[in-house]
Amino acid sequence: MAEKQRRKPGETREKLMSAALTLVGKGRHFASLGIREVTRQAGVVPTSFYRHFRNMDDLGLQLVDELGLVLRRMMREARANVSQADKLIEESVAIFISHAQANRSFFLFMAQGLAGESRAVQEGIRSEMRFFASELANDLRRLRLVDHLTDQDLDMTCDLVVRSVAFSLTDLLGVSADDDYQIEQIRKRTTRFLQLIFVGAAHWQSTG
Amino acid sequence: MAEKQRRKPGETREKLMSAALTLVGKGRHFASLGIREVTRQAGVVPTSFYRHFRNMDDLGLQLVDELGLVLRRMMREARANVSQADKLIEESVAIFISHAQANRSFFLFMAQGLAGESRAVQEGIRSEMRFFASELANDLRRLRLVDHLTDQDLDMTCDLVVRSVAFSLTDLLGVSADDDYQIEQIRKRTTRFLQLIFVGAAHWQSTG
DNA sequence: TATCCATGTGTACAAGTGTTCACTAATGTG
DNA sequence: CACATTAGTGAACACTTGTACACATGGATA
Repeated sequence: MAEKQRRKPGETREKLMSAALTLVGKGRHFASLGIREVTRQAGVVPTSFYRHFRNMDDLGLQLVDELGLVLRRMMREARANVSQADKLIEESVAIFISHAQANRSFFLFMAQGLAGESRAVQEGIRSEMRFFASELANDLRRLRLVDHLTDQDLDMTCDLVVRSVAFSLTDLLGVSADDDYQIEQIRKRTTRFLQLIFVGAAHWQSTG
Repeated sequence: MAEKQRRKPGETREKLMSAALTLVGKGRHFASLGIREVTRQAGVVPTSFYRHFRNMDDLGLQLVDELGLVLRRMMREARANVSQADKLIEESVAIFISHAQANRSFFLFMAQGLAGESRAVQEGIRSEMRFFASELANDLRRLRLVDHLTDQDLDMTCDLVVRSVAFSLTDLLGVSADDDYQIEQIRKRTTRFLQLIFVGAAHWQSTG
């Protein structure tokens, strides 16, 4: 009989969450994961699951919270590293892509969750994206790059930016993690998308 | 014992496909559907499934093909109905939304498939989107609305347009089908997204 | 008319599922 | 130290799952 192993608090919880992410990273869809499957991957007995989560949706929700942390870290790095305004787009996209690579499973989970099974997870991810967009709007306002736009138009622009980047995410996650050529293509394309959007914003005239 | 019921050829096949769509329409994720579940919904014995599909992925692929038909019908209608060039965006968005409403489950399936479990389905949907974008580029070229853009820049623009619309899809499918207010908001927002993109395209200067 | 084949049905089975239960060991608290 | 709480374990349950097999039947074909 296996010895009971006491671990530091929360360790099994984390194991379960990262086990789910691992499976997602292996190409599985979160919606198709089962409790037993996740516990097996985590090297834990099925009953342990219920010590930490009520069901898979619950686990998903808690993953969304952690996703929020990942996104915030990314924003912080972007703010710290972007030097000149004219390279702002290029550098931000580069940072985004490197974070997406470093947290592949997390972003995979996010891309899946957008059209996922759990309404709550869906709403959570959407809410993270809204937050991201509003932070972006704040930054642009502060840098005084968009003085001619109304708040509403700026929000719309940032919303579109975030969506475009999120969509590029699915491109990125579709290619192998070491296919540098493809990744470079995606980086260039995403950059041009954003440039196009900002050219639009620069010439935008609010229709009230 | 139930009588064997001979139906016209392909009827069971269609029943199975629309059963899968029905389940998706009810909020399930395609990746989490099982063969037995689908056959049950279709009112057919599980073994019948194998007469028409090798597995669920196969069924998904065949759904993608039908999705192509739906999209083509939509394009045809858009081309027939868009009268003046200045209303082009508004009217196209409206047509898109009405089609998305009329084929809710289909578009739900498409949104799910983009980050789905089956690489083949994913690729299929992506390919439909590329086709859609290239048709859009052709139309804009023909209407001589974008003479200053290179082919490559036009392709990029159309790609971004299609992506933005696809993303709006997930907004649309997230709200109740009869929540007219929300739907109207989504329609307006999507329209403005596209207007912003086209303003950008109008002032775009190729960087080679 | 005789035959074949595509498509339907029922039965069966081993494997996997979510969840409950009673039990146990480590930890923090008094 | 005694004790309650937390977080681990294994066995058991009633179901569901994918898939294989043998068989039936209607329509097309020869």
